[in-house]
Amino acid sequence: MRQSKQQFREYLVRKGLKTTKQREIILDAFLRASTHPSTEELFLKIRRKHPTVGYATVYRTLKLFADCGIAEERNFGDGQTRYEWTGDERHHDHLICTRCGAILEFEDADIEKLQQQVAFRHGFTIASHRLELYGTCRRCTGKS
Amino acid sequence: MRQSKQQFREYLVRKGLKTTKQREIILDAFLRASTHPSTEELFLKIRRKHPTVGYATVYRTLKLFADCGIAEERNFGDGQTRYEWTGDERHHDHLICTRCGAILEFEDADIEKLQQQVAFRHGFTIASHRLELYGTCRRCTGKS
DNA sequence: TTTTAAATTGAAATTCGTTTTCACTCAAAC
DNA sequence: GTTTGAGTGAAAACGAATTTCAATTTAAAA
Repeated sequence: MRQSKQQFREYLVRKGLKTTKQREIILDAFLRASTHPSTEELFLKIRRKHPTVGYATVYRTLKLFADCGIAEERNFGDGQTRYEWTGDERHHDHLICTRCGAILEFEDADIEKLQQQVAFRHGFTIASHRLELYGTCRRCTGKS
Repeated sequence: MRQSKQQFREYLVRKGLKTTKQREIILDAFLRASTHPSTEELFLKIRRKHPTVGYATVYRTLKLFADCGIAEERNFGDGQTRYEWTGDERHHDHLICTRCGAILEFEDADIEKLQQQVAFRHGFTIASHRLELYGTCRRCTGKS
């Protein structure tokens, strides 16, 4: 987290951009968010404490986070772009509940091993991958 | 292809829906498309021969294709929903070469099994998944 | 510290793909 | 043929993403 803040600061300097109160507020809120917030979710969360920060600023700042590498844009098919903090360097995949929108992270070494094998069989060298499992979570499965 | 047409016909009957000229035109065009067309692309393509078919009808009909299982909605991050013919084959995943753009399809039962196990451990019921491996293909790995 | 140029901001407007509405048409069951 | 309800196209509505613009703020220069 401290690392990400530093990285963002350096990016701003490198690009000749400015440090502003809003950017600090948004960065703090983003790093504090445990989930994968969409622009709107983060905006609403921030608004509680800082009612003057506008949606457009949150939107633009999240783009900056993605540009400088401390966040990644993700699209889980609910029609909203979500931002995931990359600082936590360990790769993980996602379980997404299509009923309630819950997102769980997981990692599975065996699956990764099999992916390597598949790639090897096809002569590929894997640089990265994306695995998303869509379905219903425990709570939603119970309901009709 | 003949299979898909049959499948769509049966779906219409089962749901009490009707066979119309437009639906036949759109299905033909979709099956003839080699790419993964977006609604708009398919609409434009169809319009050349059949200027009276409306965008909304193409849109609705593609949804029907997805519902009945002969197509799948896909989102490759270009802001447009694309429809992929599922053919008569089973689900497959993708190996994508980030150097030359080549796309290989593969399926791996073991990986799918492990996915089920992961989901089970988290109380999830999987409806679908998406797995994409990004890297360099055999040919590109050789080059500098 | 004051000045100044350029970046930043919030609110509103705009864009763009998706989805729905509605009056009219058509398929197919009778 | 008549009837009934699904289907259609055009246009409107929708929602998230993006841009515009006048006013504000930053930070470097004076």
